[in-house]
Amino acid sequence: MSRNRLDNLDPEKQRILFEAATEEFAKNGFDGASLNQILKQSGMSKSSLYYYFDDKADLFVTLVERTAAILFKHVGHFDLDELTANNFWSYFEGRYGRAMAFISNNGWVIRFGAIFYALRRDPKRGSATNRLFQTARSWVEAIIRKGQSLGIVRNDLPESLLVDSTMGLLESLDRWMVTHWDELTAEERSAMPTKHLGLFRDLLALPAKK
Amino acid sequence: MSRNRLDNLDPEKQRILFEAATEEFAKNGFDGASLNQILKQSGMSKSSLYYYFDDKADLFVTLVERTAAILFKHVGHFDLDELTANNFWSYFEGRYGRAMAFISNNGWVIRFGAIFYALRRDPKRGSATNRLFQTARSWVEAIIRKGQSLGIVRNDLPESLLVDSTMGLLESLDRWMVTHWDELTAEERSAMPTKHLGLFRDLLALPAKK
DNA sequence: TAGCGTATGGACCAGTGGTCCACAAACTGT
DNA sequence: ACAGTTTGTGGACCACTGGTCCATACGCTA
Repeated sequence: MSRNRLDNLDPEKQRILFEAATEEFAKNGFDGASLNQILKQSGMSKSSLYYYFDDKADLFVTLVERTAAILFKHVGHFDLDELTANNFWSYFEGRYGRAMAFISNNGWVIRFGAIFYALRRDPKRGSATNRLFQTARSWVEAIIRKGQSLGIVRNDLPESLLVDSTMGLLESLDRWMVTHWDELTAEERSAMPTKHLGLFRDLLALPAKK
Repeated sequence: MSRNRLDNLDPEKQRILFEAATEEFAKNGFDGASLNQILKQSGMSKSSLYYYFDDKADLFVTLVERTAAILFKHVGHFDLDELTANNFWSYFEGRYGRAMAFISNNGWVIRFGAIFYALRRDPKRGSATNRLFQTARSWVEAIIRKGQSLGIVRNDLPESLLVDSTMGLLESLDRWMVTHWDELTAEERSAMPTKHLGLFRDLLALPAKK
């Protein structure tokens, strides 16, 4: 519903609204963000906003989707068919490096990720995040399956646990990176994709025989 | 301030208040929980509550502290001096198993953990969580340092990254466990401490030479 | 009995997300 | 050119939120 309506909204007005909303959400988190403040800042009226969006959560998720689209454009799309046993880890290392470069210049991206996860855990409003979360998760799942079929990802744990742990580690690393970015030297920064991928490898690779 | 006051509050009234608060926070998360609802449920008046607590966050953190104390009683305290290169992993496996048993019977414990982390990330009210978080984090830190000095925990990454990743993994595993508990067979359950500890080991142990 | 800290009820506050309705502007078919 | 419908907007209004304030009551010591 709101999709078609939003497409008809003057792009300039969209820009102004999204800019104000991004700032407010990034600064105050989901619950902390004030719709009234966003409205005041963007000059839009409340009835208009509720004409284009179902509710506050819908506005935020739409924002996240746009952000994700931008990120993907910078990083490049995944193609599972390109993966082989030889390039598996290095393939992601390349993507990881590019994502890292983008994120480091746009700290609010991670902030959005954190808010998104927090919102997701909210029993009442988490449903708004399902659409996007399922796409993200199904990618990780597909990648892990592909890795397993190539014989380089472990197979001894429930798949859902493996996927969840992977996403948990990903979130921690992202957050750590943004928090400590300023303290890092140029060498440390360029070494990070390799090091971080190493951690995923430790977690996902076939367990060593004991 | 509120500490001394709270100690003087009739234990029965405390119990009633904490029970109502626990239920409300567990059901609705931090922002979703309604103080007014807690007050109505517990029969306490607002001015009383604000006499014993600084604010909503203070109430919640106090609740978490009590929960943590109970959990620790069931799990047993850590003693770093007991750790050796030989018992390092199995020591935690034992603790982990006991914590798991307790948590599985008290799902809201994990829920509280999640809320706690979410609250912590809130730029405005995160400060309330500092006291407790610092104690928890310093334990993980001390354990990792001990492991490093025993020569069985990796030393090739920034310590803060190692600690953060460990806590991220811990959170994921906990949440996964609570979510999937019902689907698990008895054997799977009893195998979990070993398997989960294996994941920590993969993450923290010395990286294999390449 | 006076004075004091502890404790509580309840009115009150600005701000919240969300609803509702009247109305305007733009498009439609006749 | 007119009537009718759809798309869009301003603003009053709602129940509820976390938090403040003050009058008052109880138990204590002097």
